[in-house]
Amino acid sequence: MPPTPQPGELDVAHLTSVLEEFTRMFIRLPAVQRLSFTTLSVLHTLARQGPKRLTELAASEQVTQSAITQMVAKLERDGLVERRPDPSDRRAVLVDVTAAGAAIVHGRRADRRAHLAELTGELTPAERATIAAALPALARMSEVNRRLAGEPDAPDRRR
Amino acid sequence: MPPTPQPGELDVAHLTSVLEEFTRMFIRLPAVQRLSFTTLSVLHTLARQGPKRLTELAASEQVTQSAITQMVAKLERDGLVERRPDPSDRRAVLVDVTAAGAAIVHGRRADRRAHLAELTGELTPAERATIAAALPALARMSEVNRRLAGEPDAPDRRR
DNA sequence: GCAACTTAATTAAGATCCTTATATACTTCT
DNA sequence: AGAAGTATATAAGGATCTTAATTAAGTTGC
Repeated sequence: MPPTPQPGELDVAHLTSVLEEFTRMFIRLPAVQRLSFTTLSVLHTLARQGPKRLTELAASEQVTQSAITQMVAKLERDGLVERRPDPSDRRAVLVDVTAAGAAIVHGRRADRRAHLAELTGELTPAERATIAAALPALARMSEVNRRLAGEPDAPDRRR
Repeated sequence: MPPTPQPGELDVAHLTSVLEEFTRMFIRLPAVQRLSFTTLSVLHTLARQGPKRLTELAASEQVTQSAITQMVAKLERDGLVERRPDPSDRRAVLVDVTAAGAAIVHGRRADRRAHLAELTGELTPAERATIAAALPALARMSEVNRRLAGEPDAPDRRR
């Protein structure tokens, strides 16, 4: 039984519910390209975190290594990622997005930004200010999450 | 080129980036059951919004009606949803979650809530207060989103 | 230095999930 | 009533994922 929050305290259950809705909103938008959900997620991960090994990608996307191998082969054929040998370990392969792959990620983000701008446009200036005030704390939360998940600290290497 | 926000104004690009990270966080957690991503999403939609027709589900999940028919057949075999004829239209079928299906959705939400509680636990009380203050505005945003998407207004019929 | 073990990626075969195309039953319109 | 439209189901094929087995490179222990 989750504790009932005190007035003025943060209601985590409500926060969960609201963030779930944003999750659905963000997942629905991507029906852009002829790319599967996992494929888009891989491009996104690479654009955010830079080159990765296949095993790292498999872990972060929660699919098998075999699936990543096949997916990366297809993405390479499509010119969206490139593979190069890892100089520190000749068994390994480093995968990175190409300019074309990054363009897809940026386009998707622009769509999401435009959609959120439309939504925030319906708010009052005071409501927007409360979100602006909460943004650093929300960013800190995902920073903590990355640390707990053992992910690299660079949230956004682009630009 | 997105406008550079004034100090004190809401930085929509930053909000987008932070919400994208929460999206990834929420999607990663679900590796719980032997259920596909779309299947979990259907259960979630039904638990939130109540019984729906197959065509409505197809639209909201952005897959073909054929895919929904097949998926619901499987979910029914597994005892996670039930189908009944729509009294107002004998062509149509209404699908709803069973208690077992709802239990899966609630379990996933509990996992997310616990994870968020862990993250907010690392914040200062002042940081948590800024998020609590922003929560009504964030909820309003997803309410506006539902309106724009033509979805029913009941965000949460459970409990 | 080399055998045994571990790790990284690939390949092959099969299962699952999703698509297009078509069929069937019911509803609505005229 | 008949024509057109709507809701679901079925069939066949394609894309994507899984497990299992293979190759190659790195690591460990003697």
